[in-house]
Amino acid sequence: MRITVQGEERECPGGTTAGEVLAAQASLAARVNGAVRDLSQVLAEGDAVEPVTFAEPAGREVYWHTSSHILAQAVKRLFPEARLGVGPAIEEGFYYDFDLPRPLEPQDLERISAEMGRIVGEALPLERREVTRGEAEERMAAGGESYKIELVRGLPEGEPISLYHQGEFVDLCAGPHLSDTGRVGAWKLLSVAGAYWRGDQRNAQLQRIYGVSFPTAQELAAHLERLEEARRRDHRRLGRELDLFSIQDEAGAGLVLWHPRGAQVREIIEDFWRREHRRRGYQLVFSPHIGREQLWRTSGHLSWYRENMYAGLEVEGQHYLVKPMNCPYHILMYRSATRSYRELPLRWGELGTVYRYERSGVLHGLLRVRGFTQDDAHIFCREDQLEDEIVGVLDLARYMLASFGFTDYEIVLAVRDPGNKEKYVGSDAGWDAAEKALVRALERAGLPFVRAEGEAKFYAPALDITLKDALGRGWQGPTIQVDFNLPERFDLSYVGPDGREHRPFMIHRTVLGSMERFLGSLIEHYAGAFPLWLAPLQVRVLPVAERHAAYARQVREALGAAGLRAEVDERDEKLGWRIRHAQLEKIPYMLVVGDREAAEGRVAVRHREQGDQGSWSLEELVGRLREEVAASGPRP
RNA sequence: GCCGGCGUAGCUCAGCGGCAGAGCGGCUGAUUUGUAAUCAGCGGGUCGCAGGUUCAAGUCCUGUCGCCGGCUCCA
Repeated sequence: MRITVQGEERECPGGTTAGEVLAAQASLAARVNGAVRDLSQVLAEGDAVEPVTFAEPAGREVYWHTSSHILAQAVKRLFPEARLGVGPAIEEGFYYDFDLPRPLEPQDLERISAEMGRIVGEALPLERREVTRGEAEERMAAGGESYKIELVRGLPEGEPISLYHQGEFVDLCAGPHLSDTGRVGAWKLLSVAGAYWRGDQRNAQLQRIYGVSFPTAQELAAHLERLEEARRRDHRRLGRELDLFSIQDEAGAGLVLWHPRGAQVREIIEDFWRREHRRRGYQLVFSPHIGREQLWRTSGHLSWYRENMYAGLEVEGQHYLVKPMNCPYHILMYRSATRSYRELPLRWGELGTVYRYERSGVLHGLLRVRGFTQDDAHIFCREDQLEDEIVGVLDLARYMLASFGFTDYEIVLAVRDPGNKEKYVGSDAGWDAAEKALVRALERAGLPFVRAEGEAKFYAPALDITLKDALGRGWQGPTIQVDFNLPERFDLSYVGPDGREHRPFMIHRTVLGSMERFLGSLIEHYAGAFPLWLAPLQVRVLPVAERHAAYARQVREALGAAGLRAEVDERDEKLGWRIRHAQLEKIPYMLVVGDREAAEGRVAVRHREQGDQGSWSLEELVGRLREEVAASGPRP
């Protein structure tokens, strides 16, 4: 028969497998007519075959999936009474869920890992067997695999059901898989965590083992090094080391204390934010932290957001609640006067601090807190302005994020579930108009996006933008929602050219998300080494000996007068020691001043990354640093 | 909230039934320092908190608060 291997036609005998024609390649699996298959797949006349390697996501998925089976086999050998949950490949590795008679301890992972080594050594072939539903159920029942039985019963009719055998181990699995267990080179079991069966809190909690594997020990080591780098960049660690912020039991979980250094960075970002918003026709407002219960009843928060709200307090017989969002206040401001179509759009921004009850298990440094400041804004506009307003927000977001070195995004357009329209508020026409405006705005901005049906909140279609940082990790970035709920509930209107009342559209948007979360991601993105415009302390002046302190202070004054943030380290320690400390604090510039410098009115410049820059005059220093501040920051 | 792990000096951590420790940081003194750690000395702890077991509890048990890894959820 004739088949095509990597674009080349070839003649081969019937019964030839994909693995045989790809034998020369380091193939993990085969792509047969576009679908990833086992190497043992028997080819048919006219098939087109391509190798699948570890270099591509599909290859890693196969590799990690098989690794998870090896993990499961090892666990079954050590814990015969274990029942299997699911064990897929994930973005960076794999996991497998188990129902075990006792909690796993760290030493168990070592034992399991060692058993995996034996299984790999045995190079057990993985064999795919297609079975009937009854056979699959029977087989799983024989092993006492109650979770697997549930999975079999849930499989759609008509789909082939396959079991994969490797040695004494059998798993219900669609595949594909590596040809044998010996093909997994190096692996590491990383952690154990609880996970609900099928992700549902009401179900049993299983023990999930996470791991990762690679063809070679070197690749595994490199991966573990990347994980280590992520740990080094952890904003919680850097926040303490650089004295940026703290979160303390005594103040309360999830409540951030901004120390002077962290507050300085935040102030720079907020100043930039305000300037940029004013430049783009926003007006800035303020609203209070608490409000009467009636307000939250009108807004609907008491019915759909209550579990995230704090109980509140009693004032002169009135019940007040702490705000979890700023929008109701902005709406009251809108409603405080009769609005004409001529005033629209109104763009109102606020760095508004809100409080939300988050369950204790989800709190995480600055990324998930209970009190945070949103860079919030609400745009009230007419339908014919909707698209331009969204384009404006996208442009603002893109500009602001680029200023912080974020240029990679993933955009999700969350829209209604078309099969379940009744669970959303607002009119069909409104949703259609909003979705059309969002899509057209994205197209005009030239931004690719993914449409996610059923992901919209009940009151609004939305754009959710995820940022990629220096390590390629994703962070929640801007969100834009077209709200159909609040204008309705507060009966907002404007008077149109026809003299009649019309309902305005309301866009709810945030660019940075919250100051807390954004700063957290920024710290990790820059690994704590902020560019000059953001660095809380830009310069540290280091007098060589005590007699140079006066000159050092003079230098600091000159820098301060030029708008630069500088400090003198007058501690009675050797220069090398003070340089070391400045380096660890990631201060961009160190200025060494001794006899030579004091005599000539110059400074010896050391940069935190580039090292010794030689001797500069004071004017040169101020000029160059100001230039760098401007160049490293946003450009209007 | 749930599962597991962990709370010992400001920080990083050792000690795991028998007199609370180390390094770094801090303070004092000496030193007057030239590009990533000068030397010496001194402080510093209800061993997260509350109960319990024991002659004796950082150490074992229970509860609680907090942190970490996940699950679920979100800016």
